[in-house]
Amino acid sequence: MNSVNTKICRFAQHDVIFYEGDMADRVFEIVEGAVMLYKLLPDGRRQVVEMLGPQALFGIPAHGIYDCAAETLVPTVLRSLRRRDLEEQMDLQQHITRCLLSQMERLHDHAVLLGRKSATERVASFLFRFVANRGGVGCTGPGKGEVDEETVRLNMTRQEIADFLGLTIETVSRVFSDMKRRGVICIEKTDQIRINNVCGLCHLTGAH
Amino acid sequence: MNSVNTKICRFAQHDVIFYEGDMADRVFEIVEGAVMLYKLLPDGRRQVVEMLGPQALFGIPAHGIYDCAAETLVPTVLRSLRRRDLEEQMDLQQHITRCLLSQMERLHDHAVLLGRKSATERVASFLFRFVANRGGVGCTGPGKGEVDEETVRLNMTRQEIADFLGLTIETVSRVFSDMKRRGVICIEKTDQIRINNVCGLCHLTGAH
DNA sequence: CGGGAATTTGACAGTGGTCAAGTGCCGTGG
DNA sequence: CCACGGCACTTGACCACTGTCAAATTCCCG
Repeated sequence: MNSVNTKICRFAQHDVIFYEGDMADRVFEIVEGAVMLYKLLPDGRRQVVEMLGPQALFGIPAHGIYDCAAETLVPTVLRSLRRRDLEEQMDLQQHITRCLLSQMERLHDHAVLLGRKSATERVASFLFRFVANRGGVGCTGPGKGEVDEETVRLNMTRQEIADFLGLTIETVSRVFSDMKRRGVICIEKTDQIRINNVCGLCHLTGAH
Repeated sequence: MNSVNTKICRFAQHDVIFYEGDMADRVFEIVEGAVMLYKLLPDGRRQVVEMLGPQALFGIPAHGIYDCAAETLVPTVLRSLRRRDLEEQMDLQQHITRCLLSQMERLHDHAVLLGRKSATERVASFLFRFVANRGGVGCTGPGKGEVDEETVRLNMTRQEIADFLGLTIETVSRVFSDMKRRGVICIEKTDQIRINNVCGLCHLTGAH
């Protein structure tokens, strides 16, 4: 997405980019940073439906109105484009399709998490997302004798994590404490966690 | 999707179209019928992640392998196309994008349902999907004095409903019984339900 | 009408939610 | 440099909702 009429915008942490229901005249690509998309129920319950990183596209609505709110998790740089322009850029269509398809697969996994996983499995799956290299096929485990640890930076409050995982803040906190007690993780700072045993964590996700 | 190399296939009810993990060489469009996409956890838990009707596209994977299994809910007619051909049909790209975007919005709603709604709200939301005309903006209610009822055909077993809503079969059954007791619905046949008060049902969805 | 599967119902248990109190972290200001 | 205040997070006690397991019932179809 690097053509006419693109505009670069910078956002601070926790800035709102748009609200659900806003007229969707612009679409966005993440250049750097992270964004969450969420929906609210009238009584205030919130569900974070997607978390997006660099290269992701968002704000392309099916019907002219944003179906989610978008908010940054960290200071973020976005490239934005008028929606009309996007539609006319035929050469972009295939790129858009590809982005949407990966996001769709993530949404499917997230549905499994929300519909069928326990609190521990949800938190484990969540932490596991941050271990980049292991995302792929076949958690083969570490090379033998290798220390299988990793420190990750969440960049999300407990409330945001809870709203993403379909839990409450207290449950998220309790699961973290449990995992700490069992030696799976160390909480170095509230928002920075060392996974002592990635392979062990993987088994807690329910996917293996 | 009406070009070279398309192939029409007919499937009976509950036929499997493909399994998760199969090589994704063909993509599908629903001509007539209904299809569910689901994923399984290794211990057998299942989550239905999408239910699709006519015109929907599915089986377009981000990475060459189907990320979900696909199974018909009713006898279904599909049009299929080699994946390579689809990619080359530039004139289709915009259509694909549009389909994916609507599906994405549905997935967002489904995430809210799975992450934040109670059993009753889930079942109510589920039934509400079948009331076609009311899907849109502003459940304005029936014209005054009008009988506000509707009979819907589910075409899904209780197990399929449960796996779609992230519940157990027993909970789904109990919620149906509750609603019957409270006069919101009548269960004419296990799979055919009369909604006595659409507006009332709508209030049970949690979205109002 | 009969048989088997799907659904419903009941009793009970457990996970996660709620509400309230306690602790810790971090920035501000003295 | 340290004391203070506020906010985020953690912990505890209790409860409700939904899951589990088992039994009864109904539905569907031959």
